[in-house]
Amino acid sequence: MPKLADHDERRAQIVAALLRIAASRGLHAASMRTVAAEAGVSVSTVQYYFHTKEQLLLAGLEHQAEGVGRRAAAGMPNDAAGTRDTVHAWLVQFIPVDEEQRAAYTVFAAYHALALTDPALAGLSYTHGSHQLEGVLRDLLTGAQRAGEVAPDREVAAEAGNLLALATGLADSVMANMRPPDAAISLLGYQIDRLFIVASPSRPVAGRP
Amino acid sequence: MPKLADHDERRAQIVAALLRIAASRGLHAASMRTVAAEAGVSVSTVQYYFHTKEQLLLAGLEHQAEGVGRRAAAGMPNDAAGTRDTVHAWLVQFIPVDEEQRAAYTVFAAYHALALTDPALAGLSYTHGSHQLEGVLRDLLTGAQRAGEVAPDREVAAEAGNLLALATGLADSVMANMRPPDAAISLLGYQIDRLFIVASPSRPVAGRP
DNA sequence: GCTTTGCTAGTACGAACGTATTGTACACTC
DNA sequence: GAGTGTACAATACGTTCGTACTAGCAAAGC
Repeated sequence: MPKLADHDERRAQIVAALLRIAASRGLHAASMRTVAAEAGVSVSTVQYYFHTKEQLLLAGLEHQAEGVGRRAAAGMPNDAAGTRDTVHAWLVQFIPVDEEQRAAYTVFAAYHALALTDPALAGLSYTHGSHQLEGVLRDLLTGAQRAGEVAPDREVAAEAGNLLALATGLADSVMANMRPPDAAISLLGYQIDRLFIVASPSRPVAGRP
Repeated sequence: MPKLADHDERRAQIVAALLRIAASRGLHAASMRTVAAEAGVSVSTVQYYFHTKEQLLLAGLEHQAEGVGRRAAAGMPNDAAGTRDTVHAWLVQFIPVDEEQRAAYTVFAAYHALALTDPALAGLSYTHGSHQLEGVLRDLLTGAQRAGEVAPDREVAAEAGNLLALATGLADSVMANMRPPDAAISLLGYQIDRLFIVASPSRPVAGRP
């Protein structure tokens, strides 16, 4: 009966337009009209696929969270490079170095701020993705500890949580123009070197590497 | 000639209303009308003291930044308690444990997100406060290293930057309902124990302390 | 071939937004 | 005591918001 329209594709197209606006002009600039214009459709079409604006925003957050989850699983580059470098490379993913990562951070920050006051967003468990991330890192560190790369008196659960929180905080500082991305990466490397026994005891940091 | 009105007081009153709304209902809910109603004045009064909404928002951010700066300077509780505990207590300030700190974090997060896309906010150097914070912490660690409480091969600049970023990231995780505040405080303590030589090598962490 | 149904566009409505304009009451100088 | 300028209030204007409503168009079932 229909005129054959791929619902998933249309929804993805509209959500992409929403996130594009949120990243460039801010989430507050993403109205039904601006999203429709960005997606190249009419306002009615947006209304048709997402009944209300709230549902559109929720779909945008879901899409963003899915991206994080995908990064968590597939973000393991090459285990052959040694655990220390694997951990470093994995955590560097969270430092916004290019425009794409900056855009992703911007969108997430907007949703994060909105969730603090909006009851509809607050109820959503976007914590799940972060716990998943921490689990991946913890498993990685557990393996490293068993292999003797991490001192046995280290508590891997605490180290994993702190490393992820450190990466988050460093990402914040980069986005706040507090330090350039490479400085954040150096600081991350410093901390990981402290954790891994095999690290050279002192390598230059804090300035340009 | 005037009817005697303390401009600074009136401005402070209105800014307080703005921040109260931003913390409870979100910065997007802070319109000229809602702020005026919250402050108990008319819209014209808000217009009178802050010509445009942009200037009102900027004043709100300034007030918030001043609070951080005040915290940085006066936040040194008791040096007699030992450097390790001083550092810990100072950093715990950034973990939102009570409603007041949660409110402050909420407002800051909203401004942070807004600054990422709004050119008027982005130009403002609210980085200055963070650099000040890092300087305070660095001085503290330098003293501790000279006193032999921190191993001489530690780079205090990197440690200070990482500790502050860690506290920020942990605060993020608490506000995202990823972990309770006391878990974040425990993680912070774990990291500081790793930095200070005098720390007992293993104390329980990650669960309730 | 007509009807039914999925999809898209156009438009209207009430509310809220930021801001400009106008008016008024009071404290001060002269 | 008249005049001046500050401090505030009331109101109006034009825009944009989310959403509801209506119509038209193409494909599928009979």
